Amino acid sequence: MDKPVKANPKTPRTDRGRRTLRKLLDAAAAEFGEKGFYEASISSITQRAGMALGSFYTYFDSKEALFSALVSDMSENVMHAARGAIAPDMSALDVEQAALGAFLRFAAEHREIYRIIDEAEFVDPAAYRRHYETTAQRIAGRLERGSADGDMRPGLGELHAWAIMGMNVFIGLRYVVWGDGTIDPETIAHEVNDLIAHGIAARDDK
Amino acid sequence: MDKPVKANPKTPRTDRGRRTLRKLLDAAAAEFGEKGFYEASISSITQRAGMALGSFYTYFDSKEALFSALVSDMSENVMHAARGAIAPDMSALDVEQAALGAFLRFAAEHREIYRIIDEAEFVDPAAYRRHYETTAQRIAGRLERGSADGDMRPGLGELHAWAIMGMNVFIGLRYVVWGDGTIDPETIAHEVNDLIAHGIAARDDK
Amino acid sequence: MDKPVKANPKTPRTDRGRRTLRKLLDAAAAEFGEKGFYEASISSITQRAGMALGSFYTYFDSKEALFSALVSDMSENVMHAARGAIAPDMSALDVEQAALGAFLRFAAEHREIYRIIDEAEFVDPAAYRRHYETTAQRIAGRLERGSADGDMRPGLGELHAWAIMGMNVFIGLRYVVWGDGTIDPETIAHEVNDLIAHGIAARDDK
Amino acid sequence: MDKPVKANPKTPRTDRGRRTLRKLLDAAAAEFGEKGFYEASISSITQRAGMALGSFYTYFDSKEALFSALVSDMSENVMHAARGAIAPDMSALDVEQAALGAFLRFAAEHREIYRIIDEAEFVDPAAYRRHYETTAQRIAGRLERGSADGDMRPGLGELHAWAIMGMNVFIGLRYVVWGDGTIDPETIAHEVNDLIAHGIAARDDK
DNA sequence: AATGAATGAGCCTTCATTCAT
DNA sequence: TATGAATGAAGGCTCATTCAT
Repeated sequence: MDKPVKANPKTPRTDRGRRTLRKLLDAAAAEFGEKGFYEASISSITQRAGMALGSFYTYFDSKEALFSALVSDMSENVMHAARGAIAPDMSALDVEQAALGAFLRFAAEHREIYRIIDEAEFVDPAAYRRHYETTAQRIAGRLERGSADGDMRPGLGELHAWAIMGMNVFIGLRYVVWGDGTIDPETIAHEVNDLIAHGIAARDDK
Repeated sequence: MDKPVKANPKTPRTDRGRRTLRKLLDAAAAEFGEKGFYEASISSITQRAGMALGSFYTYFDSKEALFSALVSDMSENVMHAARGAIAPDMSALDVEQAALGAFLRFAAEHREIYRIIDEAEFVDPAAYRRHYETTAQRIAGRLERGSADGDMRPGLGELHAWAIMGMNVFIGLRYVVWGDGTIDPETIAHEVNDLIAHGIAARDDK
Repeated sequence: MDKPVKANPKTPRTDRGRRTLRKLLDAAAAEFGEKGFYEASISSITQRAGMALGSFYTYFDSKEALFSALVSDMSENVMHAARGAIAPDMSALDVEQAALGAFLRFAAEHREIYRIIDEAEFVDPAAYRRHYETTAQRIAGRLERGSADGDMRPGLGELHAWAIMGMNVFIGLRYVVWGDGTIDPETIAHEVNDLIAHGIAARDDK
Repeated sequence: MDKPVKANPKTPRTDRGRRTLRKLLDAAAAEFGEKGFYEASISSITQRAGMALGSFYTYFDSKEALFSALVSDMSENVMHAARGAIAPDMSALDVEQAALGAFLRFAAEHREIYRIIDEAEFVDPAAYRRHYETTAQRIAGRLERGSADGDMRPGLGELHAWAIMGMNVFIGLRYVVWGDGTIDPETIAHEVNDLIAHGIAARDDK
């Protein structure tokens, strides 16, 4: 949550303005994370941010606009985190494991992300869809490369990407957001990766 | 959506009352499915149901109560559908495939289910959690049985259950709720099952 | 202000409702008359009417809707008053005098009418225009009949109607709304009628 | 709109300041004319004028102050236009016709005048009243002179002045502001003057 | 003089819930 | 049971005005 926000109709021109905007976004992330979009109030957000109610509208046109900005922000940040965990020399399967690990670590740091992205389904459906479709495309791209490289079996594509994304999301929900924090992301990622790699059928090849 | 609803503080005594209650629940499912909990209004729901606003409180104590009743209803219905698809003589892997197929078919019939369960995260978090934990337990139980029977590899448990549940949910989202309806549930279930069974690693055993 | 109001999107079904609606309209006429549309507040109107704020929206969709209803109401009422003053056996000129007298008396009773109709120019321009165009048409009709009957000179029409309407309106503003009430409507109407009838040129026919 | 504005609490000292003030007034005339006082916003006015919001308060103490300045400005300008059309050797009736013609031409050039003066009734009632009372006094003075000169019949005064003013205003509304511009001011003024001069009664002296 | 940011009172509107019949 | 009306708290948003630079 420390990269600049873009694509906002009301870009602050002064430094002071940019600082205020950041305070607003941080406060909003906390508020939406705790209360959800509908139970959150602009007034409470500006209070958290330590500014007057009206100041909000210097930076956003509406509660929805703020929320959308936040969703884009978070969406980009997770993807960025995942990509940052990938090294060029990893095997395709290791890449998946690293990406999952990075995602879980990100979620542990930013627990609001689940509620915020989930609520986008209702508040900004297009952004919701975009988030998952983009993520799936990234995964699909990696799978196709894995197939091509021979690290993964042939024929992988979108469907497998969605399946893996679903696994990752639910694993994060269960073990990070709802978990007690005792299981560390790497261990989980490792276990899940084994499932992804070999499945659960009995292995008669032993 | 045609089984009786229970666990209601205000159980209608007459037949007419029961019919009214049903109309209310159907109207609510539609309304919540379309608009989400917060954008939905009691007034609109009663209008859909063809009754007066005030009548609502003869059947439910609050908007939340109605929503919770609906979530329980749906939660039970999906699980019931999944269970109904399982035959005693199926192999453990076939059971998973059948369960997924049943789930996808159910979702195709009741597209509201995604939005309603998803929104429970905000409106009735306990029910949300209960829904997924119960579902996961069911799957985990089957996996353990599969391990024991030798159909599946040993050591399967909760983590794998959550992973599989996540896959199923996201596959349903992508190919049923957002899909154009051209891919049929069985085909999808079959493909996904292959992933679950054998994973995506290159198979050198061939 | 004691005839039923029609053409309202939310027609009350009970007697109690109809009484409430009337109280609302009376309160609104007073409030708008005193403060004007923009300085008036729904909250103040409902207070005057002795009801809760929210009750307003049982009867009107918006502040604008209430205002428009009021404008239509008043517009009809003045025209009705004017028409009521006309007897079939009057000469065309006497008709004009009677109509003006009736208008002035109406304005004396309902001083809000000026501010309400005037403000319609900004709040509901279509209603504003409709009011004056309808009124002008009525007058024009009478003038044409007067021309035909030989009581008035030939060639009278819309332009003369607008001129006469303007006179009437401004005379009412000056001597009724701003007046101290010492000059009675009939006297004024008589004097104005003389102007209408014979103009102000020096009369060499004497 | 090109004479200096006076009676302003904050008279600019520099030339640049005077130019800014003029831009502000022109922008305000346009904005108030289009949207009316209450729907207009300082921010929109300063935008039109190409300056920053805060700069407004260098020139006016409040939105009301600006509006009042504008009303005075326009009020003076119309009267000035009317007076400018009068030649010393005209007959009293010709004077009225010339004045009306000038007024109509002015209104055609400055259509905002109607909305601005009309809205003064709500925003600055004193200015509204002053405008019409002053105008009426001017007319009354001319009528009295006309009576004295023998061009007009005796006994003319305030009442006739208001009546004539009302005619002029409504004729301008109908044929200039709402008109399609096809009828030229002079023709209208001529027709109206005939009404003023001889009235509408049947003329048996013919 | 000029500017962009900040302020906060105020108001319309919604709607879950309660009431009276 | 059913219904139409009534309630009032709550919240989003506007915008004139003030501040700091």
